[in-house]
Amino acid sequence: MVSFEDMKLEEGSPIYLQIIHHLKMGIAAGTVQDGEELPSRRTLSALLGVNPNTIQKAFRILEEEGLIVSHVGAKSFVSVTREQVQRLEQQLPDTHARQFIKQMQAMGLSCTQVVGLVERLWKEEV
Amino acid sequence: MVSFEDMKLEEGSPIYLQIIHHLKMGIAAGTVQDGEELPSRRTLSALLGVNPNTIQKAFRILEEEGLIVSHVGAKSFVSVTREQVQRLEQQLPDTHARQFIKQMQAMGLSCTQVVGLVERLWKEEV
Amino acid sequence: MVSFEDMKLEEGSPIYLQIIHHLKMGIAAGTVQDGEELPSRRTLSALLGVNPNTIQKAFRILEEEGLIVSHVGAKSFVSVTREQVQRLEQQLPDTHARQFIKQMQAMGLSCTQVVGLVERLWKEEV
Amino acid sequence: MVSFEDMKLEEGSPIYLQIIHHLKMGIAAGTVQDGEELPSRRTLSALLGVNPNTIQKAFRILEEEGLIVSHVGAKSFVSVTREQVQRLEQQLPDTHARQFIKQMQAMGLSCTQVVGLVERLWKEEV
DNA sequence: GTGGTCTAGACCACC
DNA sequence: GTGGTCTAGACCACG
Repeated sequence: MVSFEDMKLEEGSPIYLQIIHHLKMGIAAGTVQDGEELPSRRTLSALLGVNPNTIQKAFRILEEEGLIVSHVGAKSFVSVTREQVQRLEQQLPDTHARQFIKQMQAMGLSCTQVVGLVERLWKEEV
Repeated sequence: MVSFEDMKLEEGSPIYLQIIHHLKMGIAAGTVQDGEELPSRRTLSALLGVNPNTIQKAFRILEEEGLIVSHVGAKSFVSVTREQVQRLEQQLPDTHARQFIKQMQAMGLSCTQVVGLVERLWKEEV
Repeated sequence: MVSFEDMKLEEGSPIYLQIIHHLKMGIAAGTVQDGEELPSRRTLSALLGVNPNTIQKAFRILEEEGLIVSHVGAKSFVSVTREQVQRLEQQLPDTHARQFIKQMQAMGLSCTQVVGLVERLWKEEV
Repeated sequence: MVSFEDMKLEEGSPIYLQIIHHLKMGIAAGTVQDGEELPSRRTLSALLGVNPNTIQKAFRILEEEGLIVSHVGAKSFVSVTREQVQRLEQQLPDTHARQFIKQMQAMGLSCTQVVGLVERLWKEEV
């Protein structure tokens, strides 16, 4: 069963995106495996304290992206091929890194400065 | 006069936030100095091709944050203390870096992996 | 539900400020409680006969001041701590009174004269 | 010569209105007499550090209200009849008091409460 | 349904 | 000329 218990809702980005993101992260990190069962919409809605429609929206998008399968009246499951996993493993960090690099460059920082910054802050963020 | 000519509007985030971000970046990068004059609402709206009210919104928020000053009937100016500049210089990259590190950690990457990733992608993002 | 039905729009000061003032007064007077629901932007705009954006502006400022909370897709609510209520209860009359006293002193009136004036005019302003 | 040296510009109300108000207050308080000379626009503009046009606007309105006289190339003088003085002495406090009372009533305060408040704060505002 | 953003354009007060 | 307010209405993201 995919766990959402360690997920903390943050404000600033849409809840349904956070849910999607959380699952993708889990897949990329290998903590979520193909075929694993997802909590029901109702259960998850109660756990996170959000509107069931929000869960529904996240699940719908995940299904459209082909990362989960769900049928009416039945449970939902993670359904990813090896290629999808690999793509997430690579694409996800890549996308974030590119965006991050852009921001750093806009503020006039050099590559070495940024690397130093990352290494310095890495320990604090455990 | 603060320049907005090299600013390209992107879609995905509100225009007024992009304008705010652009100025903060400039201050953090040192290309925008305290006391510098800002283009008028009308001028900037024409330059960027957006509605004057959108500029107005960005400027209002910047004034509420104490980074610019504006009075009716008079021009607007950048108004930042040394502390504000230092805070932006440090806080802006810091905040982004921390957020970035969190994401990388959530995907199970190590510090060295991330540093390698950043160094590899840095050259592509010129 | 916070009531705005007894609110009469006056001219001379911006509408959005009047709305803000009205709510603060209500909180200070105790007729508006923490957690109370606010009318929606559309509802209130129809009730007062002003543009929804004007309501929006008032609500945005109130949220920035931490007196109400609002999330997209959800209703807005009053959200004040005891300290905020106490501050409003005391600060609001205090600020107005100090300003009033300054004016009276600038015109050379004595305290007893002013008290007499207030007592005389109080009955007329029902 | 009418003194404007003890006048402190406040933000929140238009400068030209503050200038007008300052003179009216002086007349009502008796510190400004009929026939007294006014500082030149240029002098006053330098003293207060505001745009000469702003002074000009204040003086024009005061002249339209018949409280001062000024001719091109000549000095300006206060010019008030006894009736005008009496009207100011009475009307000015009255108007302010009425407005003040309205605000206090909107916050649910009683007459005695307000009188107490005024008496308490009066000493602090020296 | 909700609130948030944006456009188009008017009017005002102010300097 | 400047910035500030307001209207009218569209569109979007969110729950």
